[in-house]
Amino acid sequence: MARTQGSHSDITGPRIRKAALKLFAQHGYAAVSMRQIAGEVGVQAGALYNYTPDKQSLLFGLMHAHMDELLSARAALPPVDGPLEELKQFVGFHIRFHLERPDEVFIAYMELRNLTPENFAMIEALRRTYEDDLEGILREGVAQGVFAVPDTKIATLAVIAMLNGVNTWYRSGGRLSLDEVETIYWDMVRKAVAR
Amino acid sequence: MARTQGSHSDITGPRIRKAALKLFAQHGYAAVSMRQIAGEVGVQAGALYNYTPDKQSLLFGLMHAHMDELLSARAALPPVDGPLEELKQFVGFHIRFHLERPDEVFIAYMELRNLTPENFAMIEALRRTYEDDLEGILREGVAQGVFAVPDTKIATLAVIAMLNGVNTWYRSGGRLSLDEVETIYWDMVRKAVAR
DNA sequence: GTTCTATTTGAACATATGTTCATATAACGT
DNA sequence: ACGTTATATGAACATATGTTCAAATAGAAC
Repeated sequence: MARTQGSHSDITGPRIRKAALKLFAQHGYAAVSMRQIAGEVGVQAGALYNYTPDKQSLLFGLMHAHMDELLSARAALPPVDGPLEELKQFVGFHIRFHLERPDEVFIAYMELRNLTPENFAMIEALRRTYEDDLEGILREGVAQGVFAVPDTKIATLAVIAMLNGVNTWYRSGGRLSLDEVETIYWDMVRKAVAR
Repeated sequence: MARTQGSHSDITGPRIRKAALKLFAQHGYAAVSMRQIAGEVGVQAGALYNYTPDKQSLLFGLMHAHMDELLSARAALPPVDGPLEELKQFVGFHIRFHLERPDEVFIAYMELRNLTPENFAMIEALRRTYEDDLEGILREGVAQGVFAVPDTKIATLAVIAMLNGVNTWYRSGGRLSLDEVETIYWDMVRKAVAR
């Protein structure tokens, strides 16, 4: 056998990325073999190399796509008025965006060390852009006197770390609705940076 | 050659655990081979099996020892008066304990998925004990009316996530001293749970 | 100094790894 | 219908993996 019936790069390509995403998130990049990914797709390992030059690029592609989506989704938010409203919007956006993509988020935070140095630098720069965005809000709020944080850089990282924590426990259909989670976290974030 | 000069289990054992800890933290459990660990110690791979039945037990042993230390160090803290003081003590303890053991902490949070189900359950139970400790403080504070959080369980996880974030950026000798870090985080935590 | 035990070597085993490539078949354009 | 291109197979390659074990030497006990 060779080319199979119904085979098409528009179909196989996404399926490979999807399978890789799922398996990387589940077992970790290093613990997943190309043959496992191929098996999940229902294809031989060799076929993967029509879609990625190597395993590393497969990982990098997933992480890069995720960060791109994050930044463009954030950029597409409607403008709101004042640091307090901006922070509230950020909290809601962050929680929802990340809860919708648990596997991508997991990989983006856990597999950084498995990137080559060049690839790591690119992903890190994108993440930094996102963080700077939040820090800008906090700084503006401090300047206007509506926030009081001893150090905006640290507060930025603290808020993001706190929000990322949601992904470790939230399960849709659980005790709390998304709206409730958003409210609870907004309450804590708001108070943490309040004057 | 066979047994080497100066070889002693009291020396080799700790060196193996230390090497495994460092390498697991650096590259991840799955990405590190027994030969790499042996190489770091200056020994052949076969020698490792005098100290661990297998690779999995090596990982589990490191995580288990870490959690044990965490819980006993926490239990050894002097008693303080009232939820506010208890929370402050917890924040300071958590930050310092974790900053002193970056590799152990990293592994304990990143390699959970590489544990067998039984081992995972044991580590998870220990972590749960620690979390429950903090939740007890928050609940007591809410009962006494000194804290106001919508949900003590979530607040617990949020606080711990926030505090864990310190390990991702703090470098000793950097811009901030340990005391300053402690003060900054205590300020944010205190306000986040305040009424 | 001899016996006993602790510790390490080094080779071996079976299997798994990422990647390449000649070959074959399906889909597409004319 | 036919030639071209796209997509897959399946075998092969060199190397790496976790683990075992007989043999060898060092340290400890007497």
